[in-house]
Amino acid sequence: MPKKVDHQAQRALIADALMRVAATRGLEAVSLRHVATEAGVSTGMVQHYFRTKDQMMIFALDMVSAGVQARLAAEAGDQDAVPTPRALVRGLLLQMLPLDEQRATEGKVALAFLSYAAVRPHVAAELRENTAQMRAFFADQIRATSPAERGVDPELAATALLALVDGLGVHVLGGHYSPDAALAALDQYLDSVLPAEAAGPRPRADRTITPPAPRTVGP
Amino acid sequence: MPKKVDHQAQRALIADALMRVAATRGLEAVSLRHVATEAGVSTGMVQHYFRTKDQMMIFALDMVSAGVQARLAAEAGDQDAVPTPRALVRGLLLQMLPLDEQRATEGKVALAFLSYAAVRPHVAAELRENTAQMRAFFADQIRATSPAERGVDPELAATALLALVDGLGVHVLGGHYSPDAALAALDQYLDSVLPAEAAGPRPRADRTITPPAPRTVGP
DNA sequence: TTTTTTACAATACACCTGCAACGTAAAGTG
DNA sequence: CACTTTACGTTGCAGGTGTATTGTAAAAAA
Repeated sequence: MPKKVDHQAQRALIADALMRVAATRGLEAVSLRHVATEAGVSTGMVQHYFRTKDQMMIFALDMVSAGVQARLAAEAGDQDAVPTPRALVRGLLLQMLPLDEQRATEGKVALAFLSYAAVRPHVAAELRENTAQMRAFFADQIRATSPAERGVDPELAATALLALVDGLGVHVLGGHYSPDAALAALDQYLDSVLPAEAAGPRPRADRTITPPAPRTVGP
Repeated sequence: MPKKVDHQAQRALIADALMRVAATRGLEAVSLRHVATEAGVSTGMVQHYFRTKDQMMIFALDMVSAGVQARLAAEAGDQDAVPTPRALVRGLLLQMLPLDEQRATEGKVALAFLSYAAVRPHVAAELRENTAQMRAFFADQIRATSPAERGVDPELAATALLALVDGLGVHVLGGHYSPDAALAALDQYLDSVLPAEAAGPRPRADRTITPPAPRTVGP
């Protein structure tokens, strides 16, 4: 077996270029040639690593969600001060908002893929498990603070929380309001579900998130 | 001036076809020929009414937002029982969720346009006024029920509300959960911002929404 | 009736698309 | 040293794309 190259790295290189194209010119501008040019390689090489355009798209999609999950895991593991669940949740949510240039790019790509998946069921299936896992985690954290005190269902609250963050992100990307406004709205909402400092810190086992390994496509 | 035809009607015919294509095969499948075929007309006719593809897209975008606004206005004017602001808000929000086939279609198109606008600033501007107006309206309604009792800022609450609905809609479209689950999450959230039946009905003047007239493109 | 203006239809064009086929250079294995 | 397998680069092709151009029928205006 000759010329040992890191397939995953090459694919990541291409997928990175794809994301750059998608973020700046939209998903519809993503073509083999544009991506190849952006990556500084030949279209033949792109074809070598992705038999079809759809495979390339799906790989890129996996990469962005893996990236987000990795950031979330880092954020969750970083806070050794073991703050309140609310602070933890807030920290995680902040990672999902387009508060800086990089995350805005990611957000645009994610948004593009969202509508891409809306008419491609098998692509949509890819995204589902991610959100499901995340929702379970957030539900746990919510359970930690407000132990069924009021009539709040943690599952529903987590669902709303994720939807809210996604919605805020979309609106910020659309320029409807500033990231600060989104943050303020989020904080006010958090006040109602995770009341200020109701409960103390929780055992560490409760707040680990394991990012899934990026999917391997080929050999 | 010969052959008097209703330009706006013809354009609507084409835009309808565009939305059907976009909803079933995605925005990237929207081409002059596909749209023309779907509408049962020639590509020449499409070109006659839209000098460029972008004009066609923007017109269609305007049509969906006008449609939504019309439905909202109908919903707002329909309830002559003058229920609580909460019921009114809930009724309006329901119109924005993809709870039936038609609204799911609209939602897919809207989602597609969202990512379309994310990389086209002048298109994004189109969408901004809509949400701004809507946010002001919802803020008013929120003010009506909870008159600054707790530390809830009506503006922020309205922002969150719209973001939440959009996020829920996106997730439902992505098949992440059922419309019922989205509705349950929404209701629980409403409990926290618009407490059950705090205030009575409000004067009618407070709840009128005037849908903007669909934009005229050409002569 | 003649003329002009509109509403379309048909076609042509240059460009882009995904993908397949072919070529070749290099690195590992025997 | 062969020899085979991999990793590309190049080219070509059939089809789709937006748009410009041209043609034509019909209806209003003169």
